[in-house]
Amino acid sequence: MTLKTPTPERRTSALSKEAIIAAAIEILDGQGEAALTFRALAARLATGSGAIYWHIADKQALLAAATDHIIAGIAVDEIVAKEPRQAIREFALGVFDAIDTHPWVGGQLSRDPWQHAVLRILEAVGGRVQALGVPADAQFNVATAIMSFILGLAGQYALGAGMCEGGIDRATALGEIAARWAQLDPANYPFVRLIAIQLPGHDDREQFLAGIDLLLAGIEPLRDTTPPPDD
Amino acid sequence: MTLKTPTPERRTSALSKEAIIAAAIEILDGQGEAALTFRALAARLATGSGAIYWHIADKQALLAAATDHIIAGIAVDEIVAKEPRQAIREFALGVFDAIDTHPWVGGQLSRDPWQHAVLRILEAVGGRVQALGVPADAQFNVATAIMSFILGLAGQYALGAGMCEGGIDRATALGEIAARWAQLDPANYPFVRLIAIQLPGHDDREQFLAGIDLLLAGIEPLRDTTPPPDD
DNA sequence: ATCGCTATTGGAACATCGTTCCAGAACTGT
DNA sequence: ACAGTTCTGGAACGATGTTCCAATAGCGAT
Repeated sequence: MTLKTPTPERRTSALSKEAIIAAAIEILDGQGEAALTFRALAARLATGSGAIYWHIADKQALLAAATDHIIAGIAVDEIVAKEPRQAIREFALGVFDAIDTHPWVGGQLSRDPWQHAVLRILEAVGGRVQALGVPADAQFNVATAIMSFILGLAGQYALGAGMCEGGIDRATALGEIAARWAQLDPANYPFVRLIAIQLPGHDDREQFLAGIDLLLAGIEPLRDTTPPPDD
Repeated sequence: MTLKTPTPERRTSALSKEAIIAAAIEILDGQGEAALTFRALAARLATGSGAIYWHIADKQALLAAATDHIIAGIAVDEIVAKEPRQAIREFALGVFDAIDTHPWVGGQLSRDPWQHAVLRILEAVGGRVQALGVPADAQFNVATAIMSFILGLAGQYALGAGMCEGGIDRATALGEIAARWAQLDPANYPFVRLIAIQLPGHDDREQFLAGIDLLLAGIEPLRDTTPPPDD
């Protein structure tokens, strides 16, 4: 916006929005969400907090930009050509794996619903929903439902993963939760006690995919199977 | 836990966990999530921060307790007797309405996945899933999928509602977002641009229920319609 | 080459937050 | 009446996001 001079860059070894975001991602991945501080970021970049604020509005914008960078890295191009249902599955798993690798992404996605990364997800899902032959007046509800599920379970999983950042592995953490659930009042929480048994052994990825398949199965009755005019 | 003395209460006009939570809910509802501060809370209760910490561990526990108080208020008893699908719909709408009245609940629900309020939701949903005749080995995935959708869309809606706390009504806010979406690159965001048109006029409650119905429709093929032994 | 001018930097300073600490008040049992 | 525990109120601490501002680096014009 302020760049109307014909000089694309004035420095080679200095600060830039990209460098800041890259450093932020390194901190987020390496030391967790709580460790991302403007002071820690400034120290890693060997500069001051003020210099960072020249390139990025505030912390929310920094997290949104970092999240968008991760989500944008999910390969969409190789997916578009495939059968829509399989494309949705693969894209959803791409989001899941991205959150598995970068747990902070899950929290951020469910924290700011109108950031750019969410639009990418909505577009990817919505395009496949269209291709599935869902009528126009149902596309909005169907696409946002799938997106909400992705963001919901992703957020859950991310926070679960964040819980065992301190060296505790996931199985142990889930075991502790299952033990706590098993001590609930049987009269009020029969179901939770029941699935507490399955909790430690379950596969998150499979659970995630099962939810997607549930939604895809729900779409079936809505589909207009008339083939599109030219394809 | 520390109450082993036979005195149920020592004061009548003073601090208690319930009073603190009630005051916290008043602040959260009246001035938004950001306004809930231990200082503001102490001022409203005419005491100091230390006195609050005697009754409540930390801010996370305070928010979890406030959230649990709201979720526990959703009438489950009148629902249990109904047809399972309708019961799930009504309970989900109960959660939606609770978040509509108390937007901060949505954010809190998707922030701490193992707080007690989440267990209440999981139990309510899971029990109905069982009653629907979903096989035991699928109950876990189905119940958590429905819960994730509820938490996902609830969080989205809550943050959307939080955006227009400053007197802006929801329709205006959605209109602004739609306008921003309409300016996206048509080549990369055809679907988002398409639904941007529907965004300002859509009904959140209907959108929410449509997602639930999608999941319920997806359950149908899984159901074992053999009636339970005695019912 | 030198001179402004703007873009950019680095770090001090500020307001605010969650939390801890502790001296004392209020209450209880003996 | 006394001792001991429970509870209160507010000062104090460390950390954070953000703002502010003097100092600097690079660029076009002279």
